Amino acid sequence: MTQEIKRKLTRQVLIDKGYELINMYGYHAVSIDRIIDEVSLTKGAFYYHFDNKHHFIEAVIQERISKEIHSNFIEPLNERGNPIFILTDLLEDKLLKDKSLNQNSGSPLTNFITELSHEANDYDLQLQLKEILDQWQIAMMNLLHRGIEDSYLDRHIDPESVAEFIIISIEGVRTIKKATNNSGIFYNYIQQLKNYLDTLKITEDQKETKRYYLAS
Amino acid sequence: MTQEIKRKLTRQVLIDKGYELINMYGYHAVSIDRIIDEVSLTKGAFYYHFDNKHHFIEAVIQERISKEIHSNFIEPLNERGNPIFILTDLLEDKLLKDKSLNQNSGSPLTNFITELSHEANDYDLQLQLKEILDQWQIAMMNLLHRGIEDSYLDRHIDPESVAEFIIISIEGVRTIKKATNNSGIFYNYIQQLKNYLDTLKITEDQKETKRYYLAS
DNA sequence: CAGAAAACAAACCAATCAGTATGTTTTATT
DNA sequence: AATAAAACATACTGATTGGTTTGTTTTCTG
Repeated sequence: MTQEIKRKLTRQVLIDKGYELINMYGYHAVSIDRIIDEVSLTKGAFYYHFDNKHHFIEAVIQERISKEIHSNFIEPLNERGNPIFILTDLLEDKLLKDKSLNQNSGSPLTNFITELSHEANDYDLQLQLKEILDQWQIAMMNLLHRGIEDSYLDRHIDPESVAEFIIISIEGVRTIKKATNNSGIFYNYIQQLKNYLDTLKITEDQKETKRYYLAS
Repeated sequence: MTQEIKRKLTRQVLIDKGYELINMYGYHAVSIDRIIDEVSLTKGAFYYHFDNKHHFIEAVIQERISKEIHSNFIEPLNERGNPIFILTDLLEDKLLKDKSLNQNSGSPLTNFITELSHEANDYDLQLQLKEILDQWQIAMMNLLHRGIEDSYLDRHIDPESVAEFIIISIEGVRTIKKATNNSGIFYNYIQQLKNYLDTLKITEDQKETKRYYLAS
């Protein structure tokens, strides 16, 4: 095997297992010894690829969590169409159908935030996690703005607050699911979120006004 | 000082400091040595009051977290009146005004759930946390039921799902606040939750029907 | 094919961890 | 006041931690 491939492979194996264990049990509960044991590597390999545990968790956040949130929850927001349908479809996909998203481990974002966001120390980790949240919120805001432009949504809504609220609820429901193991909670949640999303819909007279402007 | 008072005081000092540190940094990140150092006690004192760290965290959950959730978020739900006003008043109180609730440490409930809810081991801790959530949800459901009885809320709503959704959002917003330190997030959140809560309001024709029944 | 660099393995280290064993002080009981 | 029990303090232990040092194998380069 060529050097570069071998290097990248080993690094990825460590990051994948590290993500799996740390997302499940927490950063401080998972030792480096345990990670390398489970993938049959040694300290030599680990510290060849990462300076220390702190840099390792940084890589895990950048190369796994960030990508997971992007591919699952951010990129789908770029679709064109009615934001309400896009959002409900997305959540039904990810929360109800997709079994690859580990349903009982909570949200990796919340998992890492709660354990690693105590300012002062680890301030850079806090920034990384905040950055992911920002990108998520921006993508959500863009979706909402397009929804207003395309006359799906009321132009009086505040996209920033709405985007925040939706993200808040997604992170919340995944956390509560972790605690309760309630199998119906995702379904109930989506029903209630739909009620909320319906409050964002354009009013009939706004539609009329829009038609008037477009016609003139 | 009498024996009993002294004992209870020392025990409380340990639990209070343990709660403070563990809620901030996490269970596995806070050592017993650190806790006793910060309150100027020793291992002898700690292990006289608690069998081990596991029993200690159990006591912290029962005697601090549970009580905090009850007094702040559960008991206020027993008030009579319009559930929508009761809820929004409560959240404005606790999230916007009350500075004693540590605003940037997230929610203790979520903090403990994310670190201690990985089944198998610590199963009893998971049950304790679930129990708190259950009590919260039941109190919320009772509030909603009374709201229906008293013709404040639509009788077609599903109190279980609604209660879940509200709790989900509260835990969610406290977590995101921890990550972002966004000072306006609580305000925006409450505005959006109000929009959601308005979808629960009784319809005008339901009011009419109710009046008719009461009059007959 | 030789030498060098890359990619690890193995053994080790000081610090910290939860927990224990034993001693000392404080309070209650008679 | 004497004794016992309660409420600690002190010193210690074995295991585990993140990290280092040194040695070995694999791969690349000329």
